[in-house]
Amino acid sequence: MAGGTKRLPRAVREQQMLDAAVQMFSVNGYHETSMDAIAATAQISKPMLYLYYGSKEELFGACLDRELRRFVDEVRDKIDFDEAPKELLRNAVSAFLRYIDEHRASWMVLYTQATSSQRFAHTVREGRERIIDLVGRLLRTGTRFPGPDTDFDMMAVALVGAGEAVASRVSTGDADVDDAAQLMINLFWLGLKGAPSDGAGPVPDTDFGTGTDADAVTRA
Amino acid sequence: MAGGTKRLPRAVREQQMLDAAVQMFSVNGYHETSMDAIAATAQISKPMLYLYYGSKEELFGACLDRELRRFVDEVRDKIDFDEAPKELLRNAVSAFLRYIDEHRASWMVLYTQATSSQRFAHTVREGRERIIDLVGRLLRTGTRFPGPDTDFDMMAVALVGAGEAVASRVSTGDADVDDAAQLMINLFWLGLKGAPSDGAGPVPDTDFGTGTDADAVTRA
Amino acid sequence: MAGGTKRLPRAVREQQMLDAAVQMFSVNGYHETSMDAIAATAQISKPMLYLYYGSKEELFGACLDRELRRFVDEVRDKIDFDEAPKELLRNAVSAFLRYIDEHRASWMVLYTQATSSQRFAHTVREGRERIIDLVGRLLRTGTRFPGPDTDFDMMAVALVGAGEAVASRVSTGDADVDDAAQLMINLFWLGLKGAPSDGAGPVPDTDFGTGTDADAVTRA
Amino acid sequence: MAGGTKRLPRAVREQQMLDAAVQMFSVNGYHETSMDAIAATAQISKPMLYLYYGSKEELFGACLDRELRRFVDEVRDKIDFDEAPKELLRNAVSAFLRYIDEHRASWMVLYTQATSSQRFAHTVREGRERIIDLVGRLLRTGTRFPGPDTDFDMMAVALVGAGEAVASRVSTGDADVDDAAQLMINLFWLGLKGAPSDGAGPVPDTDFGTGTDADAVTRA
DNA sequence: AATGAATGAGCTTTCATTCAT
DNA sequence: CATGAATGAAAGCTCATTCAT
Repeated sequence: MAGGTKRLPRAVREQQMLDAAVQMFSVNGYHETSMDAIAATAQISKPMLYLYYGSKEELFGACLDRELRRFVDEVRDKIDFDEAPKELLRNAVSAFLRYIDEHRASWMVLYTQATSSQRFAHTVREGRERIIDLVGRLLRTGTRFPGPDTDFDMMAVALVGAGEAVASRVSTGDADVDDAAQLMINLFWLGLKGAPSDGAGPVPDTDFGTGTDADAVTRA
Repeated sequence: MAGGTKRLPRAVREQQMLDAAVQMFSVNGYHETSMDAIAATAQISKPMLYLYYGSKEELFGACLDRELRRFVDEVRDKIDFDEAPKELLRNAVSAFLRYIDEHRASWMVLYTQATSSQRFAHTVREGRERIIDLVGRLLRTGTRFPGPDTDFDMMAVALVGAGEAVASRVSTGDADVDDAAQLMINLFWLGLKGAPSDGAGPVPDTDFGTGTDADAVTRA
Repeated sequence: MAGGTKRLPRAVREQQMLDAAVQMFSVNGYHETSMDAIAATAQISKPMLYLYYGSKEELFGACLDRELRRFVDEVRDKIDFDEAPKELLRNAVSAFLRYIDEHRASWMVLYTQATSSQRFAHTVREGRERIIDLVGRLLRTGTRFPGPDTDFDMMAVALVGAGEAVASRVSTGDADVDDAAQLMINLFWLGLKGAPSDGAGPVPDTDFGTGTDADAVTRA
Repeated sequence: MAGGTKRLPRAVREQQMLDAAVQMFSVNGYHETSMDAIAATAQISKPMLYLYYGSKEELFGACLDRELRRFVDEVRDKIDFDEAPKELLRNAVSAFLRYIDEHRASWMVLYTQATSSQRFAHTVREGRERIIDLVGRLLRTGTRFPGPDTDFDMMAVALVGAGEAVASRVSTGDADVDDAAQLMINLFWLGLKGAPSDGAGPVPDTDFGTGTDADAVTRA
């Protein structure tokens, strides 16, 4: 009737389905979303969903993957690794939060959903791990003379946690993107100095001005 | 059969049920846990669950309440509000992470579950909000020379986010409690200082290549 | 607390229970009424209900019996078998409909409930049968020279059906008692003449004036 | 297994289901019939029932609708509105009772069920109301010399009630269709006459001892 | 005499998933 | 390629009923 029986190229169909799936999952959550509902929203039949994605779980995984990729891509596109480190950091944080702000519905919620369902905690954890890694390397690279005790990895964990919390605030509209960005940038600086606070021990110097290998950020 | 058919007073049964429920919810998540499974674990019949808690949702809520209360109680008991701020902070953070460490199975996972269940996001958010509030006040009180624009509330959000992330690391056994505590304490001090411009103290000098724009930390 | 643990004589308790049961059954229907609800309304514990009445079914049966008895008793009390037949009929019909009118909640609804649940169709059918019998005898008695084909029993069935229908109208408040009574009385007269309408055949005379054995009405 | 696993068009399955549902509801009553039982009888799976009818209640409603429609259709088909009133009446009553007789299992019981289920009393009441209306109009039209106070509507209620009672007798096999029809026709004629005062016709003379107060029949 | 505690059994409903066309 | 038709399996919840005290 409404022209739903069109013969579309695979790629288009896939996006159509993922769009519908992302929308439904985001709005109603993983468990509360039925395959029926997704099929209806995508205006295709259920068997198609199964043909393309095999199972609800895999479908959700595909959603997660696509959204994650988009997220990473957009953030990466918004930053210029040739800029001064200061600007780079500012831009990265800004791009990150801006993305969150602009994709409230899809990303953050999907992300939250994934976190809870053991089945996807895996995926999310991996993604987060990569970011933590990246931040860790950033910290390591940015600190000129790291003290032997400085636990950059843990600091990265903390900073990413802080970032998520702030991002969540942004995604609910309870925080201004620019304010949040500024605060995160400040925190990063503090993190760079995150040596043991007991005054003793070697206090590392920090510097973003040297020839930092900025690409490390997106490698791995 | 299994010896659970005794006639127990209400209070006892309640705990028995909550124990089972917390365990199952923690291990398998909210949706993946059936009332049947909980009843079996608690060695009682399903109607009892409904008689005592009314619905699965309410049962989960009761779990959340009890665990949250226990958590708060234990942390509060471990700290002495008459101590010096430095000690107080150390003890609070330590108690917090230690509790997480000792109750890996139950608390953190339950907490994660609740966060993403829409139905309980409410409860969790409220709890977190109260902690953020508290941290915010702590920051305000503890900062010697606050900049006029310092957004203590947002900083509190970030710190609590960092704390959750670190705690999560602890709960999975991937981080040492003491290291984590130390790091969080450092972060708190840094956050407390707000402006590291006073040069003294455990906070190392920073250099981002340009002239140190230390005030940026509390602008935003 | 509220003094519910009184030690009451059996008879009182029984009425208390039946009152509650009748009320609940009437308002909510048999299936929609739970033993819990009845116990709560009666302000006694469920085991008491079972002790006194054995099962929900029996309890409902007891309700039916009591209400039926009350109904019959009151109607019988309202009529005087020594009156002239004309008055007798008028009074009987009147008493019947008046009772219905005054006990809308309890009787008619209970009666309707019973009709549907095979378990009690039995009881109701029996009760109705007795009334039909009675009406049949009344017809037979009132007709001086009954034709051989006159099916008084069937006519009684019809008249009782009409009575129920009219009573139902009264019980919902959609019909005035007196109007309804008058109409039923008229119908009875017509019924008394209910011989085959094909003009041929012996047309029976009717008479209520002779020494009618009025007591037959309530015998059997 | 039983050969019911074919892929059938919607319409066919719908009837198959309704057949099974009507049968089960009629035999066991609404509450005593489980969806499982209906599905088993229809030799399909339970989800189909829900897919097609949404809920048990709606399924019952559908049964009621179909059976009612069939009933009305068949009766209407059996009568010819151009016939003489006398014949028309005879045929209508006859068709009505004949239908009841031939569909004992399905209709009458279903009807009884519906009457007492509160949820469907509505539907039944409406249907009955329409019949009463019709009968009322019939009486009004057919009565040659209506008394001014004649309450045709109430008379219709009574006649329909009588009809239901007689029909019930027929449906249980306790009454012969033709006898029942004859009696109902007689009653109708009596009702139609309203006032038997014209002495002529199939209506026998009446004597209640006092001077015949024939007008009383239509007073009230 | 009276009850709080407990349960077996069953019901309606939903969902992910797969044939047969 | 695409889908309407169909289902196995399970989940949440309720109820009549009974012990143990």
